[in-house]
Amino acid sequence: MLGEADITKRRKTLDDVAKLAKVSPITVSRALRKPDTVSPELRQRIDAAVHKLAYVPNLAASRLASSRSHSIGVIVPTLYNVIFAEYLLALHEVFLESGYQVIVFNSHYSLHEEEKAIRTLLGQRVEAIIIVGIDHTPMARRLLQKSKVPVIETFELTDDPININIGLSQSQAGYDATKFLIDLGHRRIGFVIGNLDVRAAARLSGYRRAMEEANLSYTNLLAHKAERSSIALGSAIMSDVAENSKIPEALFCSDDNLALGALMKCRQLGLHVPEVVSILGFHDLEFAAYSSPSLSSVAIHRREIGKLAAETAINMMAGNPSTIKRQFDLGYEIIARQSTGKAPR
Amino acid sequence: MLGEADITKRRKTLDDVAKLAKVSPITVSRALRKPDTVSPELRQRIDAAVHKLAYVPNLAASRLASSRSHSIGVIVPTLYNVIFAEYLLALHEVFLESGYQVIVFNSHYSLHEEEKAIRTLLGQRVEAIIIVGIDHTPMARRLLQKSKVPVIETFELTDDPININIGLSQSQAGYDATKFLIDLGHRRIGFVIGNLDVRAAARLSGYRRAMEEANLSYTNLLAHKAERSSIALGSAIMSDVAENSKIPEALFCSDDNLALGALMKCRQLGLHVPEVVSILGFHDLEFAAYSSPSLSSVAIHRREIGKLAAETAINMMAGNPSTIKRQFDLGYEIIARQSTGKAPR
DNA sequence: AATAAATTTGACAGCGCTGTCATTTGTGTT
DNA sequence: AACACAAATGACAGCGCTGTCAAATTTATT
Repeated sequence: MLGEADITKRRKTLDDVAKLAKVSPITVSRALRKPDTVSPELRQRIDAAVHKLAYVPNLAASRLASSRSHSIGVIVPTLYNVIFAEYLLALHEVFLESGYQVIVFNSHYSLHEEEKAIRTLLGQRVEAIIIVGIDHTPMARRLLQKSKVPVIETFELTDDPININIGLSQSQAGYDATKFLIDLGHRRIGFVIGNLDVRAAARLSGYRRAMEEANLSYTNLLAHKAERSSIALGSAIMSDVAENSKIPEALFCSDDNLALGALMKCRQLGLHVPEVVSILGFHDLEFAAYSSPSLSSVAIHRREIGKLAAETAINMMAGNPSTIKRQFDLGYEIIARQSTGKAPR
Repeated sequence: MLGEADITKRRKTLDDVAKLAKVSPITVSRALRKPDTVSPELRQRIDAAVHKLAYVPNLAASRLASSRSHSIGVIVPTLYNVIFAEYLLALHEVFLESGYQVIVFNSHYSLHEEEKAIRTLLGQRVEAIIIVGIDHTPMARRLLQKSKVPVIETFELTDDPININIGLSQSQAGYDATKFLIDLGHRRIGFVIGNLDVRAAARLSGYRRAMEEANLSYTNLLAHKAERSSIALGSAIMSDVAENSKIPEALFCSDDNLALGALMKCRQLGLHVPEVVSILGFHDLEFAAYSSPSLSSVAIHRREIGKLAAETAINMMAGNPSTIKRQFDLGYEIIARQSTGKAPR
């Protein structure tokens, strides 16, 4: 429908620039991508034309022709959790510096949505995929394996990574955190958990193992409410706990938001922390050090995970993108602050 | 270099699927995009072939051929600030439901990076651009205007929007917040600010206006440290304030992180809040209601901004994408909690 | 001055898909 | 049985760019 006449309406193309600058299209292409292979004179003419037309290259065409997308796919379960925002930031920093564009998807903790995101990313021909977690649908796993792009699974550890695996053992962290409370002399240790995040579930399994090993029962000590974890939710769960059961001596909360909520509710109820109840969080968010009492927590190295993931991806893309399998365990750290204390004896 | 022989190595294409399913490529294309225009029998054969080959369409080719990208560009200054994470979440929800893919860039508060992001997004032929702020480089503005895609500027208000403008008057909010403290009887009201965010600067200008109108001097009452705003920074700034000057009666902090840090430092220093110092934050982050004392703050409707921006964009893409200019003022709300109180008289 | 070598520019084809239109097949009507 | 009409399928060209190689130009070498 469009004739030559409506150049004014059409999106500008390389050819338009070439005509205006009186050079061939391919020269324009080169001037834009490898400026020093074009003589200064032409380059200047081309720059002027580009500027005059406000020309922006069509990336779809460029990608199709070069079969290089210069982009990286990242999938996180949510953007709401600061943990992932910080991790993303670290990824972004490394990739942007290296000239890669980052495409972020969030799966809302759904494997089905994750698979959809993987399809879209592979369809974009991203040059690497960095994904939170080690659980995927069988099809998603197959797609990733077939894709031949480096795949980096983060935040958890697995014996059978698709490619590269960078993270920590969530279950071991849960175990050690519980052990930390047991070693303080506590016996009735509760576990507080919000919605069904697989990593929180792994921490719960570690908690169970530690309790069993110490011959402690945890029946009636699991406080769960299937909502997005938040300060408000922690507060609400603590209300229920205080109402319905004998107050536990210690609470291990599956993340810091829940922990802070529980902490505040305890204050409100006159349950002194840590004298009456010890509270331990997870993730070591910034506010943990600043609440009062300050919140003990388990620090995980999300920025380091992001940075290492990005660097590893870049290495693999540059060097040998073979099917290396490798695991990096970045560990965790229990930070004891004021909210946890020895059991009264 | 690749002959027909290495179909096993090449990325699978529509043609591969077509051959395997013994249909024409175009039928495969249709089966994938408009399944109900293809007979059940063929559809099934095609689905089987797609599955067997783990075929993923090349989006670059699709976009080039159809000149539709089904994607939306979003630019935020940072992912670190929860405000923008929540806003993004709201955008994502609306767009994904409508079948659009969201491409997020962060500008790190740099107009230059913003221009670069705009170029890349336009190069991707996104069908709308949603961008935080109203300040852009002249070239960025020109690119956006020439692009013919709906542009939505958010979080601030301007008399001269490129297209659509959804937000609140940051300066008026700063003015009203300051007025709120003045009306409580405070005279020495300090302003605490971190790095050079334009929106925080606008709030500062509102503060200045309110102070001047009330004939209050604010010399030596500006506490500033050019670092990323955080709880730790608020705490550090409060330390300086307490050390170097007569303690103000009230502090208006340019965001809640600074406010919480200041609040905690006051506790530590034995400066009772609000009896000695009133503290007012901005943004009303979740923890504000849960700190102790709870933090007074100015709530802004970031989720609503995101939702409305997405819906408006979708409307414009569907209907008349003409150069409508329109502004939506979503306002703000001062939430008085425990951290602000009347001046002793 | 004649040749080789390096630099700069251009012609051509094709990346993998989809819009458009033509053709084939199936259904209903008289 | 003959026709019109709708539904399903296919052929063709082209989206806008870049890889590859060839041609034209400049510079260095003998």
